[in-house]
Amino acid sequence: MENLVAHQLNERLATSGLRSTVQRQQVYDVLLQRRDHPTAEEVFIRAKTGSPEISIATVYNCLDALVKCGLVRQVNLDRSATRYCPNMHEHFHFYCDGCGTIYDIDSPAKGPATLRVQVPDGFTIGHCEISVRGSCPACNKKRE
Amino acid sequence: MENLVAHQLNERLATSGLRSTVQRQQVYDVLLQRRDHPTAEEVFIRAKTGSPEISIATVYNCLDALVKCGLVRQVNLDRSATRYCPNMHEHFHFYCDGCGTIYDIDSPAKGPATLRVQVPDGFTIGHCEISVRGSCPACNKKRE
DNA sequence: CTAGGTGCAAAAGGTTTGCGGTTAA
DNA sequence: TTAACCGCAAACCTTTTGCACCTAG
Repeated sequence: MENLVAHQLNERLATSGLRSTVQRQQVYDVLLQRRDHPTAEEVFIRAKTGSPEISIATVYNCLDALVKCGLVRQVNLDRSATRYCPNMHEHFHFYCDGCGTIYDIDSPAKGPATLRVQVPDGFTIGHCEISVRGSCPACNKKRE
Repeated sequence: MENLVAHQLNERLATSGLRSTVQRQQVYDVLLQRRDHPTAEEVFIRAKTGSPEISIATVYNCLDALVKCGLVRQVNLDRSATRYCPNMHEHFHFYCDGCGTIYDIDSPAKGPATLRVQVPDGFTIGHCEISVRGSCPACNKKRE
């Protein structure tokens, strides 16, 4: 049944005028297997275990293609390496200073949409990114 | 009366265990003169017109010192060079895709604080950064 | 006097690019 | 068939580092 995912990927690539290649499927698989927001280099390492001949330039190219066709989001925290996230639901990122984990935080179903930011009249929002740093529940417990 | 600013800077540096130097004052002056969120390189270029012997490493060091003592904020948009902002009021940044201007957007005095983000129980927020991309009033008008 | 800061140049990430060969459509 | 893509290596941009000299406290 992973053909379902593969099929969806191919369709998305096609709609964006991009080709379906084995490398792009591998890179997307890597992102779906462990949704831990890996960097390009981490994706490269994981992809290499499956197909050792893949290159880092290709990984960047593939990640770019996935971003272009709307299946993957880039996550930028500070100046460190860009991370990649296959969760396309509206959410923001919480980086734990204690353990380094990045959590996806979804907009609460009820109440005002936390992810909608207000801008003065005349401005129009194209894209909005929220990132929060702090301590996660596990690290907070440890500290007690 | 710029002595007032200089005095405040020195005090802040001292409280953080940092020394007052002419370079740190120059860099801070550059940031205050035009609050247009320059990159380190732009600060470097502007500072050099006053004192041509300043080095880029020193500019980075000074900006770092100013961030450490709470007079300046870093602004990271995408992967481009870090920008520096001497506005320490609670606000977020709006980047105009049309003209490249970065606007400071303040939290509206009334209504729910837009800059406060909700996180699930157990998480504690240390720092929160919001950045929005879109089109500014001037560019929206032009497009009509 | 001396810890901390400066200037210079070299190195270190992270990402992009150029190019000859390969492949999806 | 051919434009798009791959792999490799070199280049690029931003930031950091090492080191000898300098200076604020």
